[in-house]
Amino acid sequence: MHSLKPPLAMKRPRPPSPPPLSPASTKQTSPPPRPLKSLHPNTPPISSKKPKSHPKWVPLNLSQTELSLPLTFPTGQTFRWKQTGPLQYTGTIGPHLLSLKHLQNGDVSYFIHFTPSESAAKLALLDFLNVSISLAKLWEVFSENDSRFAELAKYLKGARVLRQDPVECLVQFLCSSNNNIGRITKMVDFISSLGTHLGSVGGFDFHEFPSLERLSAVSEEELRQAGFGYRAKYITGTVDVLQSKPDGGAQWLLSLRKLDLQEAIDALCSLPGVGPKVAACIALFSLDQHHAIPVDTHVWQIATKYLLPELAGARLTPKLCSRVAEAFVSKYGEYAGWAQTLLFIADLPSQKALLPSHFWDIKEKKSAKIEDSNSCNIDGNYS
DNA sequence: CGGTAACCTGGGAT
DNA sequence: AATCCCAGGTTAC
Repeated sequence: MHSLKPPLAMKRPRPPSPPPLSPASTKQTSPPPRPLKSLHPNTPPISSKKPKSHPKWVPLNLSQTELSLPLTFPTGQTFRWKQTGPLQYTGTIGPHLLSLKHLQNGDVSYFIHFTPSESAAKLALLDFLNVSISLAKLWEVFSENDSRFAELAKYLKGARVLRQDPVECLVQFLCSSNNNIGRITKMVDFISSLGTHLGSVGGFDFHEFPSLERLSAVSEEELRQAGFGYRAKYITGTVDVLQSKPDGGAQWLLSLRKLDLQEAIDALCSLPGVGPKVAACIALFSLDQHHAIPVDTHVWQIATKYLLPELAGARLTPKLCSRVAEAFVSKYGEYAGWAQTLLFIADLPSQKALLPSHFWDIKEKKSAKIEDSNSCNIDGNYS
């Protein structure tokens, strides 16, 4: 159960750089069940030293105030980038494999591990990072309208919204429903392994995200065996719908960038497994819908605490879901999604260390364990 | 149309 | 050790 080769026959062109493990040897007669567990490669820390040309770290004109890698990459927008160093993250953008890291002064540099075109890689990177949008300017406005935001912003500078590929973003968030980060990551890794191998960095293998055509060759059963649970049919169902679009699913998704938010959300919700929350994630993280608000359990907590206290204790229904989104937009404006991103991050346990203790959200699991009966309030907090 | 109960799975709490 | 609960929801009654 420790074989790691991609589970399905590789019909795609051979990888541009030799994969670290040679799948050729393993005789494949039957499709062996491949549980998600232990997808972690046991590859050595570094491999493949083939110098493509003269790769080197190249500075981006981006300060930490505009882009903090630790606050942007491992905080739930994407599950495809891996930490490969102290302040370094590695991932793919289209057919490009690259790393980003902070320099001593906080500025960001990038390193191209593999690309068909250096200039295209640079352009793709700038696009992916949404560099045309000034985070500092946005946050200035948010801070004027919200003193709590202003406080949090001091400690969490550079939490930026990425501009991801819609197909990639969609599939990732299809995996996210009612799920936890660890398992989502494993599922995304599984899907990713179906794409063309682009290289290996820091012990991680990186693949171009598989095309819809490639994905359409995967059956629901295979995904279930891989541990996707009921989300297996979401993937196959959505891929099928996308494949049926006249101009192709990828193009159809891209066309949603030109629509109004509600139209884009409605279109996305027509896909199986895509509800309001997942649709908002896709809209915000890949479709230029900067005021989309993914209302998940975290955001619901935040909203009922600081934005709509009158709703505290209520259950999260689609109706209230849109009510929360409206509240965010009316408070933060057309880039409300970018504000929500910071508030969401501030609520993550993993970022607690960056904040003064008075920001720590005293989360008392509803366990509460009231010694006796009587006072049994729903949400555990009493004000 | 608004409210509820299943839905896969694995890790942590009870 | 056996259950219960929950995790960045969606779908079907």
